[in-house]
Amino acid sequence: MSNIFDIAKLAGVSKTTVSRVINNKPGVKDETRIKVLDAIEQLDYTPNQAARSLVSRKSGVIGVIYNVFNASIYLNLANLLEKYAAQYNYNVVFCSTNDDCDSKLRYVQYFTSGTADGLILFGSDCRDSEIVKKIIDSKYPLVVIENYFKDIKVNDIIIDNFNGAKKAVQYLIDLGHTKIAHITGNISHKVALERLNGYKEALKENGIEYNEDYVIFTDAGESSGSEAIEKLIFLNDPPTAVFTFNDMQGYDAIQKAKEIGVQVPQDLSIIGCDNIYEVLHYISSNLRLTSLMQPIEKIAQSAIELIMKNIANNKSEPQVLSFDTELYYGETCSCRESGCDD
Amino acid sequence: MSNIFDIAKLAGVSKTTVSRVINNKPGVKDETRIKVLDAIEQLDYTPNQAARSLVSRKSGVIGVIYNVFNASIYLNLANLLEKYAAQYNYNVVFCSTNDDCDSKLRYVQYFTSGTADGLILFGSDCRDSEIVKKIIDSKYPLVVIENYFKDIKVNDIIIDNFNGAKKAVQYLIDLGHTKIAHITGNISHKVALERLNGYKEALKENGIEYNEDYVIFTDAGESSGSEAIEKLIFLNDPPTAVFTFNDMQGYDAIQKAKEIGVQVPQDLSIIGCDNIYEVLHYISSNLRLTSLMQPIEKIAQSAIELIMKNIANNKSEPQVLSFDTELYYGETCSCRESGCDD
DNA sequence: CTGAAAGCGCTTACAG
DNA sequence: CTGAAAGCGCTTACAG
Repeated sequence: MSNIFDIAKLAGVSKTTVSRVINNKPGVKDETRIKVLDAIEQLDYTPNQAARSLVSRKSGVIGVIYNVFNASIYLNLANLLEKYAAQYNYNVVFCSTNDDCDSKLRYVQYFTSGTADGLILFGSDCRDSEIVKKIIDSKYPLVVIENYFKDIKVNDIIIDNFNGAKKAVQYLIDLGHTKIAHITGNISHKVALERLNGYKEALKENGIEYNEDYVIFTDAGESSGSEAIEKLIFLNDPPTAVFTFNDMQGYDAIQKAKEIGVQVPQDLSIIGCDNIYEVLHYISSNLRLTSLMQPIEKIAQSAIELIMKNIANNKSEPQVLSFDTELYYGETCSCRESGCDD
Repeated sequence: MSNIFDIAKLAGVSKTTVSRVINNKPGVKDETRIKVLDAIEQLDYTPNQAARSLVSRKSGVIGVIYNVFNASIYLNLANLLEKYAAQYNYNVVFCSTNDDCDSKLRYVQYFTSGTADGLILFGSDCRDSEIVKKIIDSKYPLVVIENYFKDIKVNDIIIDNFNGAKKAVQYLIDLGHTKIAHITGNISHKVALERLNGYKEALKENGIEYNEDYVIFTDAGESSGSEAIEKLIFLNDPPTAVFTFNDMQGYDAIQKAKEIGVQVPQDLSIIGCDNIYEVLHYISSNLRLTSLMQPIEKIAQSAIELIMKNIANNKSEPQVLSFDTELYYGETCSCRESGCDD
């Protein structure tokens, strides 16, 4: 590998001048610039990133830590983060901790010690609070997406699951439904609890009484959707609509309902969460689920904006950005009223 | 951020000694080591990675370039690469080029210029050949997984799709099927062509005549599976078994067949490719597809082994490793012979 | 418009 | 067992 000195020698100039050319700095005669560029081309020279970072104290990189890479809405987010960071001429590199705390610490140290100018954290859980506190104390630029600890002041991007759930249930109510069920996720997790609360709130605002038979608590596990829908369908007074914690449950519910002889959306309306369809494009359902969508584009854009702001000025106050979910209108909801035109 | 000098001062030793402690080198008195470790803890010191890389010419990092992150079998591979690299005390960082050639070049330069000790490339296509040639010329450690250019000598990990397809079709033949169809992928891609050729070879070896009605050429697009299965089912002499290019087509085919009134596996056996089920865990099918699986664990393990070997000795000859696929026995194949016990 | 010098934070011979 | 010195490959004032 050639270095800046080789280029300087070949071009007959000083290292300083080569550096100016590399960094597109003004104040170099065109003729000189061309000589340098020729030399760079000839030796196929790329500046050593470690040396640059060391002296300039900037890496041009944002590090992103995932607990694990899996097929979820946050996978697409990765591509979007790269896209938006590119607009700032920043590279984005990702890592997976394989759900291991020691690995997380390793990667945090790796990124914060000169390799990246800022860090975006995903899927942080309670075990991470020590690590996160340390990063914050060191004034290192940090953005957390959907964090799970409320006691730490940190740049945070959150999704308004409460109002999202409310909106979904309101939509069902507007369609004329009053017997609306909810299949929950693991309510020890914030997300699941907020969706449950949003569901309750929508009922309350519309004067519909909360019916505990209509709320099936699950851990959002593999067959939670089909098991829950079965319970609901065989109630004496079954619901006409169901809001599920996630799309998997929604799709499972459609299939199970069909097997039992209940047609979606004619007999039963279903709304899911996450609008996973386009992420997977492997779903073999002939009905596209109506679903609450995360505003992934906005999240990616604002995460990058926020981290760039903190890189520019690491004394800026922690900010919490909340984003609304939107309803994707699929084919799994139908109207209960006569006057309802769809 | 404190540096090695701060630690030296606080511990009352030289930078050299601090460096020895950081790097777990022998020849430091226990007492001294403890003083240094105390100082490190006290100042919450992490060695600057850029400086270390610069002088040691090692980063302890493997870079991995994806064209794009999406839900495929290669997503799990990412987690596995991290797992196996950790055994060598190496970090792995990933990036997405968003299918953009300029971005790919940017990340290649980023990784090769001191940030990573070796590079693993995915989903390389013909447009990349220039970039790949340059990396090879520079003797930089490189491993390509499933490369698409045959004219370049490079460390390459490939999957034996030809023999895999042969094995899948042989399995159907062993079950007593003779009227076996194939739904292809885009055969301008190597993978699809090899699977088609494997299909043909299995028929040939078993003396079954190739029937062109039984081969439906598709681009593996969204509804290619259901469209193809429809054509096959309505043939005058429809097949009793189908081998599809991928699992999406397989699952689509199951569903479409069911709609038409053809039961899988009783009336029709189906084998897919990639065994995507566990990657997605969102598939709402009550039948688990029998499918050809990529040996992802082995690929990850050998990719890391190969890159580590090249990092240790970058003059080693390029190696091509080919891995066999294995058949996952799902629930979508049935027997045609009377004497066949399943 | 150009260059000599200092220095970023480490590691690595070398000397003791 | 420990430390002083050189140097990795750059950038950044500073001087001209």
